[in-house]
Amino acid sequence: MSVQEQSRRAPTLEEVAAAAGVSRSTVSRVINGGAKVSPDVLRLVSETIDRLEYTPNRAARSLVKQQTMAIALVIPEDTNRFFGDPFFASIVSGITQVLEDSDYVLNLQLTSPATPSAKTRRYLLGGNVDGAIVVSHHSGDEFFTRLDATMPVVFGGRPFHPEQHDIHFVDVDNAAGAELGVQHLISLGRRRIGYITGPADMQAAIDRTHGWRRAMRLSALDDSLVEPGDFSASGGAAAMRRLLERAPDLDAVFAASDLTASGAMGVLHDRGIRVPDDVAVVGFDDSPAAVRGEIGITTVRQPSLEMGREMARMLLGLLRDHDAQRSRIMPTELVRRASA
Amino acid sequence: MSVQEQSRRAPTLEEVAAAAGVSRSTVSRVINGGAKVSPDVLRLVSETIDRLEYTPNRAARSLVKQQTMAIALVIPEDTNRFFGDPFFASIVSGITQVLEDSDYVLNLQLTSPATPSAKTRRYLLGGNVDGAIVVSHHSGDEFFTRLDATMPVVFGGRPFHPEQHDIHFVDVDNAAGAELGVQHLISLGRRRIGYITGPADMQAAIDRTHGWRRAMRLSALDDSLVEPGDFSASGGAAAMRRLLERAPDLDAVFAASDLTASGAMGVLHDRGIRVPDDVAVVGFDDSPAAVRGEIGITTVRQPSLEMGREMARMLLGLLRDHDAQRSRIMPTELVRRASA
DNA sequence: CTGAAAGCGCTTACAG
DNA sequence: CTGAAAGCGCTTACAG
Repeated sequence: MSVQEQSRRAPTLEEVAAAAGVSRSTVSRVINGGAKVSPDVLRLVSETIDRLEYTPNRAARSLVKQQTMAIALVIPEDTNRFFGDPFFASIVSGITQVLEDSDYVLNLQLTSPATPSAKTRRYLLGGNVDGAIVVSHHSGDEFFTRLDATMPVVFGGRPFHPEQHDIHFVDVDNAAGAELGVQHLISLGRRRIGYITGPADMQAAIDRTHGWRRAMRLSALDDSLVEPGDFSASGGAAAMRRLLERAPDLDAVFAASDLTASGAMGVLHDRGIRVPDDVAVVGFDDSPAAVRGEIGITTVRQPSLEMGREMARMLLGLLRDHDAQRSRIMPTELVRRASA
Repeated sequence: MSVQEQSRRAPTLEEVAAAAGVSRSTVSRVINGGAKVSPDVLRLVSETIDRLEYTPNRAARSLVKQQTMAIALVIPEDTNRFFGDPFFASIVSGITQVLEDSDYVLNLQLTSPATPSAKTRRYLLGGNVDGAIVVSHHSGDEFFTRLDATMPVVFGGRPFHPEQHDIHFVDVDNAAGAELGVQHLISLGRRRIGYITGPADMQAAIDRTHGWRRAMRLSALDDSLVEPGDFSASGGAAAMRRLLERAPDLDAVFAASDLTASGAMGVLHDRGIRVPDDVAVVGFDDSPAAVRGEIGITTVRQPSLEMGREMARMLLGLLRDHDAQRSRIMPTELVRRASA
């Protein structure tokens, strides 16, 4: 911090008004849209604002407008896991992209999956933000449902509680997507297909399991080869080992995420099992994880960046107009690569 | 947004005072430390606060205290690249861990690597935050140097401009770390060692190149086998191909990041070149990327989580006391795995 | 130990 | 089209 700091003190509205020789009201008017200000006064004031590098004080403005111009990005998830998954990184990227063009600022609220910390609760309930985006919503806590009654909230992924009808979210049809992936495996002639799930407390994971089951049954195949995973690579590896133990003869694996698939493929590689020759693998997401390894992963694509963008757009819409669009289901598609 | 919203309107200090039958001053005092408040009044007011679920209005408090209680987390980097690298994810994790126990809130400022957007500039310079943490500092722009004159700033990684002496940062000794990695390769009997750099505009990358060069020269080895990378997996893969073209006989590669190493190993795998038998590989970071693939990557460890924590602690210190610790260099160590 | 009053920097009816 | 005034919800000297 340098010595000039004092002199750098941000100018106030008052000072701009004095410098321009007008009242505070007038300066305020030109800042807030220039409504009903004569052209020359407008020009004069604008110049003064630029010259003084004036920026309205956020707190003062918030106080009178009863708006914080801040949005909370709530991530009820272990940080490393969250950001370790490129799928979520893309979503955050999309969110920030559209917020960049708005006047809103994004507050990062990382909190434990189960119950949000007291600090986060107070913060969110204390009127510190105008709205919230909640990504990766686990079940277990009613907090976010309660939050939704307090301010506009958009969820990334359909929330767990089905009874909630007025909830806003952006998602894909996870069941249909999973079906797509499994069908691809079946169309390849695979019959002994294992499945590695996502976390049991996330709706997306549950829906994918439904899709897997439906696809298997439609083809009259055994749908019992299921092992729990958690969307992570290490979880995928562990599940793969269990699958191999149960069914050394399996010829394909469908994984609930690309990270899961990559972990599973590591195990396959270690055992000298060839992909896709011996075991074909399909993942879910089409995140960078799908192309990071030696073998490109065939996967069910979610438009993650666009989903993030849509979440932000939806919240902005709600902030502007309470009756904005309710929710949005985006399309999935199969992306073929080397693994299946 | 439900109908109860109106009734949910957050109570004000005034209302708490009325409910407790005391003045606003008194309520304010119990909130701000309970200084000089009689025991029974303190109890009464505290109960009222709890009952009404009162939380001080942030804007109002900011306005009078001339503090925002917000910290900017500035990431001048492509989001996907940034969060796609688990090393950075760990740093963010560490930062949020420490901030969780403070009264500060974290504002996410994702901005382009070269010149921060006008919005970000205005935001940071407009007195909207009390301090900033800048991670992944490229060269090219004087903005952050200027920012440092305005408020306390902590950099993740030693900034590019060496003339800046009063800068606060957390880093490792990148040159020494790189030397460690290369020496390991040499001790394994490798002689024809390639090197894949990081981005040329990041100080950490430059320092690692110095370390690599020093180690090679100390052993009188050819230090010309260098190809530029960018810390990403795909950049590592491309550089690996070039390296192989230039020197089909190389027996080791040192990569400036684990992600880079993983990309390089993918190419090696595709060509049927065995790791570590034919080519040994050492990475840098010890991020989850090092253990994600089929072959565990031997790497130079940076304590990323702890670095993030230290960055937050340092900024908190600066916010409390302007003469806090200047900078902190954390230790690196070699972590042996399968790749070398 | 407690309250009345001023003031933080804005916006917005209200007059003119 | 423009200015004076009130008020957003707090904190903090200042009296008592």
